[in-house]
Amino acid sequence: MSASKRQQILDTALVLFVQQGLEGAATAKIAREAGVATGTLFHHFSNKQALIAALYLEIKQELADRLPALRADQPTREMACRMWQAAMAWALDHPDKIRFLLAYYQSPVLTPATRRTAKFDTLGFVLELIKMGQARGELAPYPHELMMEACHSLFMASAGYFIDHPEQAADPRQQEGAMAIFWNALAAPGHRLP
Amino acid sequence: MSASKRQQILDTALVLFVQQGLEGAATAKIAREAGVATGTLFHHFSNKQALIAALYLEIKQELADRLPALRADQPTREMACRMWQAAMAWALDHPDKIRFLLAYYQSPVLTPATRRTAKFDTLGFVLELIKMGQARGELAPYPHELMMEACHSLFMASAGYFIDHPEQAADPRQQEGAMAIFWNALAAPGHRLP
Amino acid sequence: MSASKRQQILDTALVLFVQQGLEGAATAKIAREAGVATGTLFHHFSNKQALIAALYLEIKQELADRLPALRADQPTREMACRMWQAAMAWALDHPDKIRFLLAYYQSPVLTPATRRTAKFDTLGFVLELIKMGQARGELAPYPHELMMEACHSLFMASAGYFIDHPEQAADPRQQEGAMAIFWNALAAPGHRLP
Amino acid sequence: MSASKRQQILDTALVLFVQQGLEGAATAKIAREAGVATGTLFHHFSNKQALIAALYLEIKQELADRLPALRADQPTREMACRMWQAAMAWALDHPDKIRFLLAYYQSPVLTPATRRTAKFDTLGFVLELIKMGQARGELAPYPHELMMEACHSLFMASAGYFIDHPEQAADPRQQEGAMAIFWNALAAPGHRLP
DNA sequence: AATGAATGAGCGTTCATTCAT
DNA sequence: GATGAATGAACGCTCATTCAT
Repeated sequence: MSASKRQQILDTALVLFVQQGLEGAATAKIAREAGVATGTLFHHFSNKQALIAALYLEIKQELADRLPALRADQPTREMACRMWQAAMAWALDHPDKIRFLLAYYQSPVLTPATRRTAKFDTLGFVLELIKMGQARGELAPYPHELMMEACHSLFMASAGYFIDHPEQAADPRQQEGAMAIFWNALAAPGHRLP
Repeated sequence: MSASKRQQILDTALVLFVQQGLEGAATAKIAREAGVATGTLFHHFSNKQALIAALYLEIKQELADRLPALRADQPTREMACRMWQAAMAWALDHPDKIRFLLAYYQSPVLTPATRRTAKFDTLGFVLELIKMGQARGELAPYPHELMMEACHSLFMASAGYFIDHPEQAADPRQQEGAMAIFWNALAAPGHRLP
Repeated sequence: MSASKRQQILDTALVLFVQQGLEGAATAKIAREAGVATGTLFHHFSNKQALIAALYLEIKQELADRLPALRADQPTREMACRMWQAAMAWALDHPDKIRFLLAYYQSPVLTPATRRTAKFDTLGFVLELIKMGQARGELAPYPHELMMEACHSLFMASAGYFIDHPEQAADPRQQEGAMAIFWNALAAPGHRLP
Repeated sequence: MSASKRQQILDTALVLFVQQGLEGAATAKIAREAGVATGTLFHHFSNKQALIAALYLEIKQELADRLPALRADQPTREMACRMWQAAMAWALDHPDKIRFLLAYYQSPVLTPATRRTAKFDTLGFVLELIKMGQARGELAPYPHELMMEACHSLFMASAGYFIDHPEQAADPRQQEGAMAIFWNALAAPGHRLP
């Protein structure tokens, strides 16, 4: 029951944060909507910031858990594309989680520490993929951080676009287009899509 | 004097919003820091949301004003690159403005109307450029909105990256890398950078 | 009007603090009872502690202002007695103020700085009187701080006793008794009352 | 074990009340610090007020237990002085208990009933001593309550002074001074210290 | 007896906004 | 236009207390 109350709070917070903003969603409102007492929220999260950070990390972790594992025996392009597809499928299944990430990735309420955890602890294998692809000459030789930012921003932008335009999201040619943009942005010459 | 007070308020609001968040920066604090009375802020902006929207549009307009005009007699790649360079130079000169856009582009406090104005009224020529490039076969034939999202997100991500890593921003090869990622993401086969 | 609102708040706070305790008297209750808005209280006092400290110092200052000035040409006993009588007369006129001092003199919410200000800035001349009396051999030669504590505590205890027993307060023999206890506690042998 | 948990709670409560005030010390904090569960505190004390009252009475009783018994065959002065010395020795050994009494003796959270119990049940023999001393003509003939208040307040003030100035507490002349102030305050003429 | 998650009224405080000057 | 004292609803959070285990 207690674990479930914690989860009810996280689920409700996600919806309200996306609908009404971080400050628009009062802790009392979240608790009421989640069917728990105000105090219960603060029993599980020491303050509102901690709730936001926990939600952010939970989402990032959930996404990371859905991605296929790195395999050294496959071409980078194939792995990147399978990852993109898995991530996009998850995104379309969880539009609010994407909206949350989009809206608050840059918010000053998220501490640098939280962002760092998300980037390196839960999504660190993206960095591994980039390094491997560059070592093999399949990815362009730009700095890792720049590559990761491009990767992250293209994915989030595409996911946001598809979520806001569900009719396009169902069109395989658009999905292929988004993935092509992503791959061509990062690929080395000779490895790009036609 | 009155025009200058309005501007003082906008300048101070920018700094405080970036440092402390939209709700962390109270109107009274902004007014005090700007050296005007609380009431004066509400003479110039009918409420806090209006101040935020005005700031957002002012920044977008300022960026648009710094970009070179579209010219039908030049290759798309050349124009896109000059635009990228001009935009990036402005971004590095105005880091707080970029941080503001990054942090609040997706915030629920910005109304869709404000976002639309920014996209089509002040940066509408980006859409023109994309259409022209596609008509000429120099850009890949993906949907306009998707192209614009990719364009916007890559620029903002790169600008954010360079602002957070000033030592990299000074390196011309990194600048070229960021631009190559951007161009290759959108270019048609046969027009990509080597 | 503004000065008067501040004073209304102090006056109401005194009554409520004495009746219901420092924490029993909510700021909202004080404001409502004082006929001002909640925010107004915080416009005049930056927080509840500051209100308490201001009230404490105001009372101490008011008492100090009612006491006769030191005069080097009078015997210590005469001056001490006139001071005692003036202070006691004020105390009986302002029972709530005495109750406030009695109840919160030792409270952890009062900072040492506030206590120090009260002791030395507003009632510093008591120390002068003690030093003078000792120099003349009319007061016992104990450490100043100990003398001041005895003086303070006997006055407060007597005032509290008379306030709680108004019928005794009107009896001049009891008043003389209290003063005799006070004077004999501090006087040097040969200067005591018979 | 149960008796010991009750005592652990009382011991911890004393420290926290003195450090952080009656309301600053939450029951949950007291319980945690005492190494027991929240609920356990409420098994032993029906509510927070009862805990405070129990602590107050326990301290008063402990002090009373340390004082020498009344003896009709000794001069009042000798008995008063031995009592003062025993009480002061206990006070210096238990500074927090004295601080607790000092801080909350007048607090509205203590009910008059609790105060009365402390005064007459546990320290009733002070009243006996005063009556005896007056009957013998060794104490001044002022009302009993006034005498008790003076006695109580001088002791508490002196104890507080010595606790805050440990270096003075070790000086026998200062100790004698404090006791002389006390005795001379109450003694009849002819029985005072030189 | 002992536990600690859960409760929800109530707290101190903030802040966008108004309006008399 | 400019001011800043005043407002009061709303906020994040606390905490004495309960109760199922």
